[in-house]
Amino acid sequence: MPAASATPPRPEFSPGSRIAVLLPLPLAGPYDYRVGHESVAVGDFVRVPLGNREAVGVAWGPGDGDIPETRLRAITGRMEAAPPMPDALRALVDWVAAYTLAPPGAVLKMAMSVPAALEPVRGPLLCHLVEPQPDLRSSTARTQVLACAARLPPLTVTDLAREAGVGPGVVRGLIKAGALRIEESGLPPAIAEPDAAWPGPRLSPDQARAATALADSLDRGFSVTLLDGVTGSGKTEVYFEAVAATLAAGRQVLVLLPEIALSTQWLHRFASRFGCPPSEWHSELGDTRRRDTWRAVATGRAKVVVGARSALFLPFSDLGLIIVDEEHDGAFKQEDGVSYHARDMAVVRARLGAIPVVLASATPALETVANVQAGRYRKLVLPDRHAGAALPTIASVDLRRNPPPRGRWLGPDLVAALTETAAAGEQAMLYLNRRGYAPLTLCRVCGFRLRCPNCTAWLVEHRGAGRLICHHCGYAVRRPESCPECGSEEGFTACGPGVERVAEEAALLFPDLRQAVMTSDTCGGPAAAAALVGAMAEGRLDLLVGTQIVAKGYHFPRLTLVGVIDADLGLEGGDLRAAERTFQLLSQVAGRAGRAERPGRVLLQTWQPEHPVMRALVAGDRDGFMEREAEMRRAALMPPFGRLAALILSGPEPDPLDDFARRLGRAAPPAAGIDVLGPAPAPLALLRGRHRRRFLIKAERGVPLQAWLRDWLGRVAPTGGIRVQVDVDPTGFQ
DNA sequence: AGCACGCCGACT
DNA sequence: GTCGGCGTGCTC
Repeated sequence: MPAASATPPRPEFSPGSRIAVLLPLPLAGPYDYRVGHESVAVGDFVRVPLGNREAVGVAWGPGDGDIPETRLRAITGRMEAAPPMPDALRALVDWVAAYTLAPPGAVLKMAMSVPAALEPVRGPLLCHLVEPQPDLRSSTARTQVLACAARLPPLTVTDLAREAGVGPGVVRGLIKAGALRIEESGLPPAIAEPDAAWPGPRLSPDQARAATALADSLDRGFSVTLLDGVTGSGKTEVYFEAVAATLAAGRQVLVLLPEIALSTQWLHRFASRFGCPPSEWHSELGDTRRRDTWRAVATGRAKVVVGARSALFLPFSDLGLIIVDEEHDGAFKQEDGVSYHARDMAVVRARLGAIPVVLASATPALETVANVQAGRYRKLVLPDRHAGAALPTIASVDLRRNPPPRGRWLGPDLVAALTETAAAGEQAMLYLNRRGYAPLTLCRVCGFRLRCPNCTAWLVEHRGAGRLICHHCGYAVRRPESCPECGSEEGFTACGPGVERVAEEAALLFPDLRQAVMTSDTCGGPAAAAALVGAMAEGRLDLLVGTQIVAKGYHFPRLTLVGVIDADLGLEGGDLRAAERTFQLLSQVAGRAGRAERPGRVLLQTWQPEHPVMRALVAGDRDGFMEREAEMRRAALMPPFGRLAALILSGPEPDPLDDFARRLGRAAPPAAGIDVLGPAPAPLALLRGRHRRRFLIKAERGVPLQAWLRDWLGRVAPTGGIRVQVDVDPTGFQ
């Protein structure tokens, strides 16, 4: 491990000295403690007294001395079993805290998400055979168990009983009688090691060229490479070569995916390239897997981790490469708690660790494109689809000229295309980025709209679940019998389509097609998603109707038609990135079509075929579109050519909140290059029962935005349950 | 994040 | 007269 031995020794603090300890709590900064009887080094996980309880934190550096010596309390002890937090991770915690204005302890909490992993390894309790007991009462069951224990490696009580074909009571009896000894294994569970030399697929000349170019950057410290390849060009295989090279050098790899829980196809590709699956990291992991994986990452036994954005805060002992796949994806932005963009923080992590990072996408974010143009990032291009497949043809369907019948959503052109595809025995996909049956329900008599009591939002009908649901807070009710406003019992009308409604229409028009709906509602867990994806990939389905999760990198060889029900959907609202995001999402969906021999086609139903997004998609002019987007942002000094921060104020009552917002607005220190817009009602003026107001802060590049924000927010303290949330580089409309 | 302190309604 | 609701504030 050359990299590990090259790192400077961590500063040590001897007994009695003052040391700063960062606690995983939202405090303003580290707390000072006195080192106890045992020396402590920076990075050590330590137990400290806090109030009347004990907390675990990380030794962060020398104490700052703000608190008098008399108030200092002594560190209780070190967490002996846990390797110290690596320097690069500590630096990342500080960096993210400074950048996002989050309390450092709140960021540390993300890096200490598995407290149990710091405790000594408690391996499974295994039964060991003791030398024969002369006075042991024997029985057939006991003989069976002892024979198994002699023949097999030490097993748990349950396993040994099962192997011997007896009840666990027999095994326990033998333990009590002293014929078996129970002992903690003390060994962490084994982890399969990906094999860099495992025979991989043959790369196309383009892929091989990109892989070679990528390999050049691997040994040279920090670098950022954009791997820019059209959908289906085989970017994954290219960066797998970089993964292989990093593994061969004995270092760890982190792959960030936007939604790991749904990425079974990716895991299969990895396993067929490296002989075994990687370690996974995401929110649906169980406690045990979580703890084992965290430890395996910290001790360097886990070589490749594929994870969601939170994997960025794992304690890699020797990270050598980071890949951010689908780097444009909005799922990398965390909005709640510490708000950070995992793609950007991955670049920071790479710089702090002096390692390369690869950003892969068919539709790179404007930020990334701008960084390439500024010469900060390198770009490698895969211009063509893999294995001779052609890109799909994309056409827009003008809904003004050729609308669907009233109350229907599939226009005549799309119906005709579906008919042809079905006749050819090929698969089709219908895409609508809206869950449920209908986004709005109103009273037939008075037009009253059913809305969420806790949020500024309509209740969305989910006919399958028999409920009306708020997509923001989860509030759910049965469809009411009578109108809450006029009391009429005439019933309600569903307005507009959701995927369920589109699926209903498709089933009516094409009763013979085997169809399924894929949304986060229908595939709650990874298993359900994998089942649907498998059914589609193997041709057991003819038609898949879905929301944006169907757009995520899947490979369905028999899919030749993609129909977009409402291509304009994402363009509503005054969002800065609406056009860019719509272009990316629709490109991604379109990219599902025609990935094998048969050519694919895409129909975009739109009310505004002349919109730049539709034109660019139809013309296949991504770069032109991005250039025009960049022009507009540059002219408005918007990101990435200017900087933005959002301040969300929330509180239980609107009036005190407005009052506080005005006071805060007046307290904004004037500064050159900084504009404060607001306060205004936030896009969701009521969310989960809390009222929300928003400031937007627009700053020129090079202005010390964080320092200014810190100064401003330090001038007025919120009261009465009001909270202030800072979002530097906001991406959505929140 | 916990946990204590502190000030106003229904109980033995 | 107390037990207890959770609002505010502190923890080196």
